[in-house]
Amino acid sequence: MNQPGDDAPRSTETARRRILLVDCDMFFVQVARLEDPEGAGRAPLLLVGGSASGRGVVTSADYSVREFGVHSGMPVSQALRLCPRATVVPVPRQACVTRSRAIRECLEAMAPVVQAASIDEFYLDLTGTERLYAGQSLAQTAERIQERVREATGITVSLGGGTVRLVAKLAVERAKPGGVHIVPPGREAAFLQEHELADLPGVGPALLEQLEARGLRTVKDLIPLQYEWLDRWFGPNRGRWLWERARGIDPSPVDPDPGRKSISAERTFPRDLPRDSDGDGELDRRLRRLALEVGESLRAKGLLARTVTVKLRDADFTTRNASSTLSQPISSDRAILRTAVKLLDDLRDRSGAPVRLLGLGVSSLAENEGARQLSLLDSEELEESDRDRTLSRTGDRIRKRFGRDALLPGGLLGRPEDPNDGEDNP
DNA sequence: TCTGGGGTCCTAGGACCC
DNA sequence: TCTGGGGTCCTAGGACCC
Repeated sequence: MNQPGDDAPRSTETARRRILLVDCDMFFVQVARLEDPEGAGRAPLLLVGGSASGRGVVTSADYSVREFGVHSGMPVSQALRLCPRATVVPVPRQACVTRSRAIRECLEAMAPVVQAASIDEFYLDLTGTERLYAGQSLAQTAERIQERVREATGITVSLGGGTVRLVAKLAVERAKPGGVHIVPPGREAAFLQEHELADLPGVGPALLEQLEARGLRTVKDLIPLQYEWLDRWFGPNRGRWLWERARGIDPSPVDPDPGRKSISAERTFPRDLPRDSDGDGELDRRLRRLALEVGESLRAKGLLARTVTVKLRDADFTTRNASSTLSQPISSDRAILRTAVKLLDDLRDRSGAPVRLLGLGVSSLAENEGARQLSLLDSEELEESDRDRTLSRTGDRIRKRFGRDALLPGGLLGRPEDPNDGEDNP
């Protein structure tokens, strides 16, 4: 008996959907070449990655470089040992954002529902467009979209398709590079059973180890198991998730606007900061810069945040977070920084090791409704004042007009009487 | 020349309230 | 005076993805 009980997942009869996943082939490499046709464009062994710290990893590598064993996430230093003749260029971040937007706009002209799953992946829900694409199979529609994206943006994409997102995601791996792969309705379960569990998105090294400890390596291995066993071994949520995925069940909709949950910025230093007063002063300056970045991004999106998180990574790579949730939402640099300084102090107290990375994030986001609700608290208890907000908005405008460095963190953020860019000042 | 930076989601435990 | 759940919010940490 392999039927789930009352609490178990059901393979509900859903309307037959037509989902495509548009995945840009080695997106960062393509963009780097388009942006610099004479340089990166002519380098056969191109590797995109690294960082200002000189401690970067590979973001994307040309297929010719991958043949040397290079893959994304690998330290650039290691990649260059494997492939010494590779040309390394930094990620053209702004160009990638611009191209990604152009691709999205192109797709939105062809599909009613488009979700950007990442900078280089887009889910399309074409359900209900049968009449629009009259007489075309999903594969033919996919090819048309592929052609259109290339014409409009210069970017080569691969497409996977099926009745659910999970199937489209697995199918696009078969389509790469530059192809189309559609799994027809009714073939989902059989298609899934051609895969290993490690192929499923969401199954990483940790879960894989647990699965293998139970003798489970392929999707096929999972099918004969009763739901109750998965529940017992992996817990109800993960058990249900595995049970469904193995059968190609994926109820998640293509959501054109999932809404942002957090905004963050972090930096790895070229050299670990020692924990003397010098290093700590530098840490404070870095925190100010991060507060500016995060604050500016928050305000540009018209959002407010209630939770502030500071992240510290020691030289030995151990990473600790501290977060604090305020009673009222904030958006000013000063309020963000004030909270972050306290959190950083907490984290600093807990370790004397040199610091490798500092990060700052905000979450518990809400739309800024414009007119702020008048608080019943007196101004002493407000998390930020109207003046704080005005100062931040002014700073945004000045930086927009005169450039990023027009207002260094010591300016509006620093205390006026502080001549020294806030050395060790709270 | 070990290990970036931007995210999302889940879990577990404690506080607190009803 | 003693005692029990359920729900929600918060914090810390970890897994995972591109």
